[in-house]
Parts: sequence; C-alpha cells; structure tokens
Amino acid sequence: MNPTSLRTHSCGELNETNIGQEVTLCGWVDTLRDHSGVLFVDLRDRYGRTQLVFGPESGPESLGKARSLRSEYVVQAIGKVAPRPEGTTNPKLATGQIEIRVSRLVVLNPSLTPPFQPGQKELPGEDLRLKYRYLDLRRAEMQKTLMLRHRMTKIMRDYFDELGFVDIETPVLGRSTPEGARDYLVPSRVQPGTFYALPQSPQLYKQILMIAGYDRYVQIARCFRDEDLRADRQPEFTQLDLEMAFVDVDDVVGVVDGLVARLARELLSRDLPLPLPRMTYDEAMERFGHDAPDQRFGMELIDLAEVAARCEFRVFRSIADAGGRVRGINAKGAAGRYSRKGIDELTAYVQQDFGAKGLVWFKVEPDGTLASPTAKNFDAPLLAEIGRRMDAAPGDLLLIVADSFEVTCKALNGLRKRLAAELKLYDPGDMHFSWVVEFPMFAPDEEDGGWAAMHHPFTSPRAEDVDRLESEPAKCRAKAYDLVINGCEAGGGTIRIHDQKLQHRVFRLLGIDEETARVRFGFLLDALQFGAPPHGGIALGIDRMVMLFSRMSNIRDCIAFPKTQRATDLMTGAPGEVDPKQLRELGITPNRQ
RNA sequence: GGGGACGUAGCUCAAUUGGUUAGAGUACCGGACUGUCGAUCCGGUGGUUGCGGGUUCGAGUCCCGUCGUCCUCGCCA
Repeated sequence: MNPTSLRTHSCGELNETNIGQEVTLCGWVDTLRDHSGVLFVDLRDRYGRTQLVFGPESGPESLGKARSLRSEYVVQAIGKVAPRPEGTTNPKLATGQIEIRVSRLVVLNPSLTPPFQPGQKELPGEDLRLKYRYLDLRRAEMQKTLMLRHRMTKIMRDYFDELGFVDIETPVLGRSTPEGARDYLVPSRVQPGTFYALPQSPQLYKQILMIAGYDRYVQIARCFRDEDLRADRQPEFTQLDLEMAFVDVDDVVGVVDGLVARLARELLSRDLPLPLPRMTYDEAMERFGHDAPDQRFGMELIDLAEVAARCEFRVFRSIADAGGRVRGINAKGAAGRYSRKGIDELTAYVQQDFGAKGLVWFKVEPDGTLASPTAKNFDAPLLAEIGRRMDAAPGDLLLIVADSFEVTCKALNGLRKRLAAELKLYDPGDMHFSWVVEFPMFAPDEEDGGWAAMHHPFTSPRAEDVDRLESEPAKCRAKAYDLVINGCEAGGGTIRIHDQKLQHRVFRLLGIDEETARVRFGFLLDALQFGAPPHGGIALGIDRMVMLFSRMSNIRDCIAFPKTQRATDLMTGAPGEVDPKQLRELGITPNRQ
C-alpha cells in the first residue's frame, strides 16, 4: 500500500523484514487485551490485522489513552516494528511474527458501542446487518467477497479489452417496452404524464450499436426489474453485457468460454477444459427436468412411460393415456434416510410447490423387491421392471411423479435438488460449468392462447427452422444459449434477427401487430433497414457469478448495499416519502390503499 | 397474491405439559492482572418476550390479527 499523509503501511503488510522500522498505522480497534502493565490492541483495516503493544516504555500518556480505547475506535499508532518475544508469535495472523511497540497514539475518531462487532463469531440477524451495513462490510468475509467481485470485473474488462471490445455506456432513462418483466418507471417533469423506464437490460441499445458498426461492444451495466425477490434475485442487478457483429452461436459461446476459463483460473486456481460441455434444451428437460441442470451430481430423471402404459395402476395409467408423463428419480441408498414422515414431507413439497397430484415411492428391500403401500397395485414382473429401469439396488429410494410433462419436470427437479442437498451428493467446493443451447423459439402464451417469445422477440431461429416458423412454431428452436453454473443460470444470450422481414414474421407469430411493433420498437425496426449486420450477444449476471465463485448462498452477500425481500433498503430507508412539491412538479398524486 | 420458518437483554441463543422473581454466553460498566491474541479472574447494569387483541386463576409458551427478516410457489431470464 502506498503511504499517505496519515499512515506509512497497512495493517496487513508488516513482517520480519520490517523489524526496526518506525511506522505509522491507521485502522479500527478490533480487540483490546489489557494486562495492566502491558496492553495489546489488534488494529484492523481491510488489509489485515496488526498487534499494537503498549508497555511502560510507551509512556503514561499513550498507555492511558490506549486504556480508554473501545471497539471500533479509529486510531493512528506510531511506533517501531519489533519481533515478538519467543513463544508469543501468532501463526493465524499474516503479521503474527511482529508487533508494533507504540510510542504515540492518536484517537482519530471514537465510536459508539456498535450494535454488533465485525469480529464476533455469531452472525447477527440479516436485518441488523443491513441496517448497519457499514459495520457488516467491515467483516472479513464481506470484504473478501467484494474483493473477489472487484477482481472478477477487472478480469472481465481486461479480457474484453484484449479482444478488441469497446466499452460503451447506454442510457438508464429509456423507454418502457412492456415485454418481459415489470418496469421501474421514472416520471418526466418536462413532459408531464410521461415516464421513462429503467432498463431491464441494454438489449435494444446494443443491437443499435451493432448497426452503428461498433462490432464488439461490452458494458458492465446496471439493470432493473420490478419483480418479486429471491435468494438469487435483486430488483437492481449488474450484467456483463456484450454484443458482437458478424458472428454465429459458436463465436459468442467461444468468447465466453475463454472468459469463464480465465475467471476459473485466476479466481479459483482451476483449469477448465474447453470447450465447456453443451446440451440442448430438450435433453436438459428430459434428463434433468430443468433448463439449468445442476450437473455436480447424477440422479437423472428416468422415464417410465412403457411401464405406465402396461400397468393397471390407475394413477399411472390415466396419466399415460392422457398424454402425460411418468418419470422418477433414484435416490441411491436413501431409503434409510427417509422415514414415512420424511416421505410425506417430500410429497407435500411437490404438491404444494409444484402442483403435483402426488408422489409414488418405493423402498428397495435387501432382497431387491420394491416395497411401499402402492406396491399392491402392481404385479411382480411390473415391479421388477420398474426396479430394472430405475437401476434399483437394496437401500435405494425410488420417487416417481405421474403428471403433465411440465409438472414432472418441476417436481422432479425440485426433489432432485432438495435430495442432493440433504444427502450431500456433491462437494460444496465443486463447480460445474456448461451450456444449454437450442431453446424453443416460442412457449404457449397462457393469457391469449397464442405464442410468447421464450427469450425475447429479437431472437433468431436456427436456419433449419426458418421455413417452418408458421407451420410448426412449437418445434422451432432458437439460436439461444444459457451459461449454467451449478444449476444456476449465470447468463444467457442469443443471435438476433438482423433481417426486417424475418423480424416481422416473428412479431406476427407473437401476436405483435405492425402498429404495436412500430410504437414499441420502431427505432430498431428502422435501424434494421439501414444495413444491420448479423449479430448476437450475451449477458452474464455478475452478482450471481460472484455468488457462485465465492460459494455464497445468496446474492445479497455479494452486493455492497442490497435490498430486502420487500425491496427496501434498511440503511437508507428507501423507498421513502418525497416532498409534496416534487410530486406537484411531476403532476403525480399518490394513491395509497 | 399463496405456503412456510423465525422474532425473548445491545448481539447470539435457552426457558419441560400453560405455572415461582424469564436464564446463559458475549458485549457494556467497575475492579484485579507485565505477553495476550475468542486473554483470564471478581463484581455489576441491562427485559413492554416485535406490536395489538383474545382464551385462561395464570401466557414467552395456546388462538386471531398485524409488522419485520428470511426461504419458497406464482412472477421474473
């Protein structure tokens, strides 16, 4: 650390090589150990901790001042670096070989007794941590995470700079395009009654930049979505956003492969074999029931359609006949871990959270037979067939869901993740990176019975699907790709439509008429007519990447000032009341229920 | 909007079936101590059990409502 007016070194850098030097340290009082004749203070800053020693040679003034120190006081200490006496070194501290014999102490600023101490063992409740975020951010773990975040964005910027990408900022005050998520709106004072929308992503701008000839664009962009929060979702979040011209899927995926490999190498000291594995969306849904499969463990979904079609068991048979699916998973060796009550809980879980009608289960007995109250509905050969298909071995727990394709996916994915966590099927330090590609172009729109864009309406179909867009929309696959890390969607992108005619066909399929398209994205449609190059890109969720790379279980711990689940900031009190004058200027009358 | 967990001292938690004056660790305050590093030892302060209502002879404990934090479904890429 470079010296400043108030300090010569940080609290983390002094060691035996500095012995004898006169130094000045600044920092916060971490702990204080008063032995009357001699007194120790651990001084902390974000670089580390250094032990200050006050003894008779420090003089009565310094000793007295040291005795008056309390937790989190900010102090400046001047003294000599000295080796610690034999047997008093501290191997747990980077600076544990030395200590500072303080000759002069300055209290730069006292502190109130903090509501919790950054060094304390138990973590305070999250509401308290958020209210006193500045104290929480003093904790070593938070500092470590924010440092990792800094290193990650630094690597990203360097990487893309080396590849010739140009960092260009796009507006935060934009136009609402009522696709996708709910917008955050900002009222215009100059144009009363009209509103800006904060960007859900810089999507349209970056496409315009491609048309403008900036063929490699990158930005670390703040995005906003007014939807309900989750452990991995905040209303404002940060994306690494990029777009490239004259590319196809492999080009974008390849560039991100290189980035991910570099991140893994520099942040995790891990070499990733490239290219990262890819799987189609259809395969992911079939094998894992989810478009972002967690591949740190197996327990893949097993199809039992043939068994269901032949059996008399009403639950299976009626689903099979109605075109639904009968699928299951095998929790290896878990039969003993789940009592009848435990299985009832799993049943309630799939019913409540995913709308499954029920859960059929079997425990595999020592002799290999399948046992459960449901077993009486099957004859022996059929039970044996189920066992064979599910690779049943004594001690296994078989869980089967019979329902629509969608419900079997959701329920079995939920069970798979839950069981894997409970049975510790993977090493928490493990990381799995992969791509899911070829997403469907369209998903059935429940509201109007038509089609909705799976990704966004500018997504290009695969070349081989262009001719059947109108005839078989359900079978059309998009040039879309998601980066999946540990079962979490870390990012996603597409190759865009650069041809105005194709764009209009897709709009028509989505039920977006000419007029609506013109009003919402007329500027993009115009731009597409002025020499739009083929282009595509991707956005990576930086907060989520930090969460995954630092092994945090929620995104808030990766953001300096996050919002609560109800989207409030407990430190600042946002969102808050505003002066009525501000509202008058905006022509807004609040209507509180 | 639905389901769930939690809310007790500044902080982290305990308190048997509803039953005496709600405890412990830590922090804080005071004292002792010349080599500690989660210092130790002695003493002390600290409580509207989130808030409101109800049941009961009696409520931290049971019921209803409400507020807050978190997890989750819907929602959201």
